Amino acid sequence: MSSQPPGRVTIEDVAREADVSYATVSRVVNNKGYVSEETRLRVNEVVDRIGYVVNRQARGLAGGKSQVIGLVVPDLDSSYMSEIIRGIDSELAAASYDLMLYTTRHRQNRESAHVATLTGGMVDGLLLILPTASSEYLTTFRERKFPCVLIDHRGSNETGPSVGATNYQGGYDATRYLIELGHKRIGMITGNPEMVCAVDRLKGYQQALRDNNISPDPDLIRTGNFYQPRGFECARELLSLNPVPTAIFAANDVSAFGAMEAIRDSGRRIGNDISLIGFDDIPAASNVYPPLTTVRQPLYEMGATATRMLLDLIGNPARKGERVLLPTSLVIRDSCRPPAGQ
Amino acid sequence: MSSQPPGRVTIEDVAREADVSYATVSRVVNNKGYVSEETRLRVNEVVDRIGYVVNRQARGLAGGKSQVIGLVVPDLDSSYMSEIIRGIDSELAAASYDLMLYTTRHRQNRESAHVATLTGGMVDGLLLILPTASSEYLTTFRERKFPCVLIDHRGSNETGPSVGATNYQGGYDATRYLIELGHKRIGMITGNPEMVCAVDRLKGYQQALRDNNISPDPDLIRTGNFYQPRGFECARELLSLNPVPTAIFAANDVSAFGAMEAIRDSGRRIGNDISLIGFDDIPAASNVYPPLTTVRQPLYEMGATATRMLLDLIGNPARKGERVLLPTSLVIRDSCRPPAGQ
DNA sequence: CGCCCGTAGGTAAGCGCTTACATAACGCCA
DNA sequence: TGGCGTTATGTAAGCGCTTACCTACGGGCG
Repeated sequence: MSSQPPGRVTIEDVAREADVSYATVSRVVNNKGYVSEETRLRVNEVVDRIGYVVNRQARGLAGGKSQVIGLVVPDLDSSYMSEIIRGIDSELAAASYDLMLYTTRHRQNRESAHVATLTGGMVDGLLLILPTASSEYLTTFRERKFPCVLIDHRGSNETGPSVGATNYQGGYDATRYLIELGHKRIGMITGNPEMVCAVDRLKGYQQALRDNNISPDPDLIRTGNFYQPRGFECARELLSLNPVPTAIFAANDVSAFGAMEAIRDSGRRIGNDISLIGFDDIPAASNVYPPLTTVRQPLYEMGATATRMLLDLIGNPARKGERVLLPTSLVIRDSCRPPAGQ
Repeated sequence: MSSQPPGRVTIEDVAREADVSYATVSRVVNNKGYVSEETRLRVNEVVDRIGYVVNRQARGLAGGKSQVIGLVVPDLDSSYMSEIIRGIDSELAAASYDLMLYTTRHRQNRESAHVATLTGGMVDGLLLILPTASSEYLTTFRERKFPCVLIDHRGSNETGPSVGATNYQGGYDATRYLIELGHKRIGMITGNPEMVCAVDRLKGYQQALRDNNISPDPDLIRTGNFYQPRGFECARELLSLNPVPTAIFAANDVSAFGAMEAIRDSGRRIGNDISLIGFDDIPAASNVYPPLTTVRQPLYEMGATATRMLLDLIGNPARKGERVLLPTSLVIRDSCRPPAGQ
C-alpha cells in the first residue's frame, strides 16, 4: 500500500518491490532471456499485486515496434466495412496488435494528413481500403517501403500487396445461375462505374450472357452507385421496361435492397414474379425477406488475409507481398425462381 | 541528400541541418516558447526539406499525453455505431486526436483485456459504448480517475459522465403522433428489454396511450431485440391479430425495416394500410421506400458531445463530468397516415 | 584441474522527444 | 550606469522501456 502519487506504476516499482534489477522484470514480462523459475514467480506475483502494466509508448520507443496497425477507410457506413473490419480485428487480436482507425470521409486532404500522422511512428503498418481513385500517396508508402496492404483495391493498376475478390467470376456466376433457371431477360444494376470491381462484375454479367447466346441489351443495364436509393430507382426503370425483365442482378446487396422495395412497390413478388440476385452477402442479405440470393464476397476473410499479409510484411520486410484474389461463391437463398411463364 | 540509413529522420537531424539545438527545433515544431522569426523560418524550411515528422511515441512518452483516445464498442454492425463514430471522429479531428478502436464482440473477457492495454498509456481517455450490462471494469476507471465517458449508457444506475438521448420522451412522442393521426390500435415492437433505452421507449409508448385513454393491450406489445429478423417476426404476429393494429411503433429503425417486409409480404401497403414508425433515424431510414417516419436520436451529436466532454475531462481532470441527455425529435416522412377507415 | 559453455541477472546506453533551468544579449528605467 | 525584465537559445534531465554487453557461478569434459 505504499503509494506513489496516484500515477502510473512503472517497471522500477516492480523491480524494487521484487528486489531485482528492472532489466530482469522486463525479461519476465516479455518472456525473453534467462530468468530462474523462482525469480519469475516472484516478479509475476509483484506485477499482479501492484498492478503493473507496461507503458506501450515507452516500449514502442525502445523496441521500435508499436504493436499497432492503422486502418484507413473512406467511411464506416456500410456493413461491407464492418465485415472486413471483423476479419482484421480477429487477426489482430490473435497477434496482440491494436487498431488505429482513420476515416477519410472521402476527403483527399484528410488522407494525406493521415500519412503524416501515421508515419509518425505510431503504427507498424497500414491497411488501406481506398475509394475509387488509387490515391497518390500510395506510391509514397511503396517508396519508403512502409508496410501496407490494400484491401479490395478498387483502383487501377496497382502492383503492391493487396487482397481482393474474383469480381468478374462472381458476376459471371450470378448471371449464369439466372440463365440456368430459365431467365433470358436479365436486368443489371451496376455499381459505381469508377470502381474496377463494379466494372468487373458487369463484364462477368455480359460475358455470361454472350456465352449463352443472349446478346446484352443496353436498356437492361442501369448505372447504379452501390447505394440503396439508386438501386430503387434503377429497379423502377427496369420494371417500367416492356417487356419487363424477369430477373435482376444488382452489383451489391445494398442496391438489391433498393430493388426489393421497388419490386414490392410495383405490386410484384420477389422471387415469384421477379428474381433478384445481389453481390457481397453482407449480413443483412440473409435477414431480409425473402432471404436474398447473392454472390458471397468473403469480406471477413479478405480483412483477415490482408491482416495476415501485413503482419508478415512487418515481420519480414524483405518479403514481397503478393496480390491475392479470394474466390466469390454463389449463395442460393430464396429470391430467385424460374421465370413465371416457365 | 545526405542519407541516414533510410530510417526515420529525427529532430536531431533537423537541428544539425538548421544549426540550432534540438530544443529549439522542438519549440518551433510545437509553437511554444520564444523563437526568433528568423530561426523559425530556417527550421521550418529544413523540416519541410528533409521531411521531418515528430515521433508520436516519443512525444507521448516525454509529454505525458498521447493525443489518442480509445473507443470501446461491442461491434460495428449497425449504422447506429457508424453515426456515433462520425460524430466522434469529427470532434477528434478538430482537436488533432487519433482514434484507437477496440471491438469487444460482446465478449466480456475481451473488454477486460482492453482495460489492461488501454491503461498502458496508449490513450489519454476512453469513450465507451457498452452493451447491456454496465461492465464491471467501469468502476475501475472511475476509481483511478481515468478520463472516460459513456455513450448511450444502456446500463443501470451509473453516475459518471455520459451522454444519451431522451428515450422515454421519444417513445411518448412517436405514440402520440400516431394517436393524433387517429390510430387507436397501435402495436409495439420493443427493443432488447435488458437495455434501459428499450424499456424507456416502451414506457413512453404506454404512457402516451394512457394519457389518451387507450388502455395498453399486452397483445399489442411484442418483445423484439433491435434486429431485423425479430422485427419481421414481431410484425407478422401483430398482423395476425384480430382486429389487426392500424399502426406499429418499432423501437428502432432496423426492427422497423423488418416490419416493413412483413407488412408488404402480407399484401398490405405501408402508410396506406398500416402506419409504421421507427426510432433512431439511421441514414437508411430515409433511403427505404416509403421513407420511414421515425424518432430521431441525434447519434452524430451524441458522439460529438461525448468526445467534447472527454477532451474537456482530459484537459481539466478536476472537472466532474455531467450526465447529458440530448433531445430526440420526431422526423415525419411517409410511412404514417391516418388509419384506413378514417 | 583448467576451460568453456549454459544459465542468471545486473549495468547502462539509448529510443526521440519535452521542458525546466541556465545563459546571454539587449534595451530601458530609475 | 547598475539592475532588471524580455527575448532567444542552449544544456541536460528525464519519460518507461528494451537490449547489448558484462559479470558470476556451476558443471562437464578433455
